[in-house]
Formats: sequence, structure tokens, C-alpha cells
Amino acid sequence: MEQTQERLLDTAAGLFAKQGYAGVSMRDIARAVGVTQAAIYHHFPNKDALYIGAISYLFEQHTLGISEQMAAIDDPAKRLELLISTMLNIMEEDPRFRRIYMRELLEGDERKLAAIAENAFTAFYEPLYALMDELAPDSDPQLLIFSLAGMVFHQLEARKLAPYLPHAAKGRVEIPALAKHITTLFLYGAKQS
Amino acid sequence: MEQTQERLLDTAAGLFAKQGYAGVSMRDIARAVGVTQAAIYHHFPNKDALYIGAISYLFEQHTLGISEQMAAIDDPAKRLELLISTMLNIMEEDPRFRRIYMRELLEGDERKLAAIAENAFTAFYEPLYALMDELAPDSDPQLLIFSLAGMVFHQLEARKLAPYLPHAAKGRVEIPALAKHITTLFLYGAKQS
DNA sequence: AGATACCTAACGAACGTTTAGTAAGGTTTT
DNA sequence: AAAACCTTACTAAACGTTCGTTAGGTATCT
Repeated sequence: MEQTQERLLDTAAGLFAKQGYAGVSMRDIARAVGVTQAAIYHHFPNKDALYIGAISYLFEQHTLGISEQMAAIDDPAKRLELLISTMLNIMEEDPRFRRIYMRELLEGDERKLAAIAENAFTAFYEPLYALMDELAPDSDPQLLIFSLAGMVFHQLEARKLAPYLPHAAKGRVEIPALAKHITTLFLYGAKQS
Repeated sequence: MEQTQERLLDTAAGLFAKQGYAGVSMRDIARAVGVTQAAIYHHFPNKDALYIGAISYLFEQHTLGISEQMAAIDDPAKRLELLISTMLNIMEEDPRFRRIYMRELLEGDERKLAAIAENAFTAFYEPLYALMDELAPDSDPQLLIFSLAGMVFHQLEARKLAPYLPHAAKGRVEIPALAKHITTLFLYGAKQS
């Protein structure tokens, strides 16, 4: 059966996202899945491989179909709007996703970063790169992508911070409102938004 | 001497910021400072106390008179530019600062979040709030601030990812270029930038 | 003499990983 | 059709290492 392997990947993804690489032991994962530690080594050669496998598995779950979905829309601005709200929805639904990404950026292990970039992130990146070229051919697409991604990630994450800030917010900002804000700001800037 | 204690706090802050709580051992910290593990226990009762102490120490370092600096500039756009490049410079200089922020935001401990919001973020937040009101009186200032902060944080952090992405970058993007990109994008959007 | 600031050495627990074995199912040989 | 063999998917137990922490000793200063 491949059932155990997939349950290992899924469970490990959640644990690693929440507690980080060093914060999760092979025993933790085995216990959560309901097997012994040694059983993991039947499916993965070591902890590193399980970690990278879990992350790739996590990204595969979500990146499927994004390119196809986007290719169907001609107008670049409309495509951007769809992409932003898709990203927001995915990351709202599955916090493991943005946690793993942020955590890896923070910890910055060269090997793991490279693995994530290749196995997992490229599916997002490629259509975005093309879109940036269409929207603003004279700007650096990578800078634009990093700014856009930063807005999406931080808007979701910072909602937890909002209650503790001055001029306290009225209530939780919903996803469609966030999508509209980011799209408008990204396209036309604060002066027009 | 209080010298060792302060060096412990300073060193631990850097290590914890980069590798997280579980990713750093007491031996790591002792080795980096140049004492034995047992010496730490002369200054702190346990690892938890050292962690909390290190974070508090880090934020105390960053009580900056940014409000005064900004109050001297009349033109809102110029003020924005100064603020962005100041934020970028501070966080470039001391990566521990943005890493601890991101890490605590991820882990989301209510108590620590409240402390961070009060001790660290408010100094940035108040002048920003006023500035947003001037720049775009019809928009939600908090949304604008979160988007701006997301860009600043993520641009700095994501530079590590750049080499592993397709259409590989030419070289490391420098701070002034980042400041210019973020300022223009924030004010006028991608269409104009 | 007593406090301070360390040291060496060790404790038990937890860590990633390995070794050896087993029960179940399929495949090949007789 | 039965026996022999092989592969798969595990388990129980242990390996050496590293972990947080502590006990006890030793210089140095007041």
C-alpha cells in the first residue's frame, strides 16, 4: 500500500509547518501517523528527505491547475485579480502553505531553499513572471513578484497583529476585500486606490 | 561583570532569530560566546528565560527616534521615501529584527504578539498611519500599512530565494534600488512603475 | 571570608538512524 | 495443487550522539 507513505507526507507537512524542522522529531511524526519510527525509514531514507518530500507534496496539492486556470484569461489585469484571490484563498485555507514558505525563508538552509524553489515554487512563479512582463514590460519582474507575494503573505499573517495596534480595526478583513485592495494597489498605487 | 550576560543575550538573539528556538542548543550559544554551557546557567535559569530575555533585549535596542526624523519633512511622498529606505536599512543591518518579527507572527503566541506590537511596531506604525491619511485619505490606512510592510519584509527576505528561481537574477539587488522600487510601486502602481 | 563568575564532568532523556526479524501476499518451481 | 522463494510493509530493540540541566570545584575580586 502507498497509503502509509501519503499519510506520512501529509502529517509531516502539518507538523513541520507548525513547529519547524528541528521542532518535530521522527517519533512525533510516527506517533501522529500510528506507526513506529523505523517504519518511516522504509519510505524515506532520512529526515531531510521526508521534510523535502512533505513540502513538495504540500505544494503539489495546491499548484495543480493554476497555470491552466490563468491561461484561459486574456486580459492581464483580470488575470492578476484571479491570481491574487486564488493565492489568498489557498493560503487562508491551508496555513501550512504560507508557514512552510515563510519558515524556509527565515531559516534559509541553502539545500532546502533550492529544493523548495525547484520542486514547489516554480509552478507559481512561471505564470506570474509572464504576467508581469505583460503588465509592466519596463520593470523588473522579479521585484514586482516579490512585492506582490509580500503583500499577500503579510496581509494574511498580519491580521493576527491588528487587534494589538493603535486605531484598532473594526473587525476581521475578509478575503475578497483583501484581494481588491492588493489588486488596486498593485496596479494603480496608493494615490489612485 | 555584566559583559558576558549581555554577550549571551546578543548572541542568542541572533541565533534564535535565524534558527528558531528548537534549532539552537545551549551548546551552540555557549560556543559562539566562548564560554561553557554551564556558564549560561549562572546568568539565566533555563533556556526559556534566555530566549525571552534575548528577544526583549533585541527590541529594546530598536527604540528609534524615527518619528522625529519624519516630522521634519513636509512633502508626503518624500516622507514615504525616507520611511521606506529607513525601514529597509534598519532591517538590512539587523536581520534578527525582521526574523524575530516574522517568526513570532508565524507562531502566533498571543502574549508575545501583543508585546511585539507594543514594543516594536508602534514606533513605526503611528507616523505611518498619519502619512497614509495624507497620501490616500479615502483608503483604509491599516491595509496600506500592512501591504507596505509586507513588501519591505519580503523583498529583504526573498533575496535569498532569487538565485534558485527561473530567469535567474543578475546579482543581489541593493537597498537603494529596493527603496525606489517599493516607493514607486506603492505610490503609482505597476502600470506606471 | 564571602560573593561572583566561571570551569570540568557528568546526569538522564531525547534525538536520528540502524539492525535484525516477522507476518502477509504474490510468484516461481516442483 | 503444494512447496519454496521473494518482496513489501512493517515492528522491537538498540546504536551512538546530542540535548537541557546540574553538581561540585576553582580562581578572582571586594
